[in-house]
Amino acid sequence: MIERIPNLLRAHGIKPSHHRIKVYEYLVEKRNHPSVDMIYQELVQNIPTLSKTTVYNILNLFLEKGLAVMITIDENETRYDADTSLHGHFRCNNCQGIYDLRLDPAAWEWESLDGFEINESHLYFKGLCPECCH
Amino acid sequence: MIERIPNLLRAHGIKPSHHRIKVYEYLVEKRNHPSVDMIYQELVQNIPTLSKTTVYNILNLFLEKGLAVMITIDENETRYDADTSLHGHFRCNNCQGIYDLRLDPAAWEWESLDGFEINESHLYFKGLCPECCH
DNA sequence: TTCATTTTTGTAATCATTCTAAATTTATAC
DNA sequence: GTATAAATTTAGAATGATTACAAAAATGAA
Repeated sequence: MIERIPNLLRAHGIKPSHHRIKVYEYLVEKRNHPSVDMIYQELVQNIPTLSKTTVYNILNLFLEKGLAVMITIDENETRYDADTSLHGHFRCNNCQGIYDLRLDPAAWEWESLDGFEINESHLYFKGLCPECCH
Repeated sequence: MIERIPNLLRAHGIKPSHHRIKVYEYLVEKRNHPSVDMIYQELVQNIPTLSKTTVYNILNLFLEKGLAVMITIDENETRYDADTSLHGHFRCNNCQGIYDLRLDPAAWEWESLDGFEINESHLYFKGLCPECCH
């Protein structure tokens, strides 16, 4: 699993440095739609010299190379997701958790988009998750 | 039209001050999903003493009272929309224009959301608009 | 090793948004 | 109408996420 990450990065035109591998590893293992700070706080424990700028640089590189997508469901901080497949998100306003929503691909086909060339699709819901509905 | 805005504000529990009326008027007349700065730059021409903080205050009040919704389709700035009905948005990465997408209400019914209580729904697409596809 | 390139780092700069307290305006009571 | 209280607006400072930048460190090739 982990030994495949360097090849995956290379396949996307990214030289697999130690930091880049660790950031990608975080994304795929946690699957928690983290902010830059969440990634930084975790990785800095094992890489004491890590700079937050590096995390920004790496994530921007991932976005550019199509290895991750940006999620703007939180108004303050950008979140990131290594799952680049077409899916939606739900954020609970109580526990702040972010859930993946697997939706029928047919649901993403909108007739009113004729003539538009779509590069990104974002579907977000906010409210209360089942646990927080009590 | 315009003389109805005070009543609409009152109906949402908002005292219709001059500034609030002007901000709401901007939203419904332009329908351009503006940022705070866009609203400010326009209104300050007729209200020279206008403060940008006031525009922020008024928009946050509108959000709270359900008179407008927040659109996070732009990564840098929050956009606002006085159309609070269920609809999607498209942002052209070339001309930066934001389009409304009227979608079949049935398309918003997602079976995988059982148990979730939805308060907000956001659907965004990014890419090239028909004009910018050449 | 040496040199060139890439990656990482720390700090400063930027910029949207919020905080705060004072000033102004509006509404109310007398 | 004046005085007082409450609501609104204002200006400037503070916050906080993100980017810019230039130096330092690491990597790779000859």
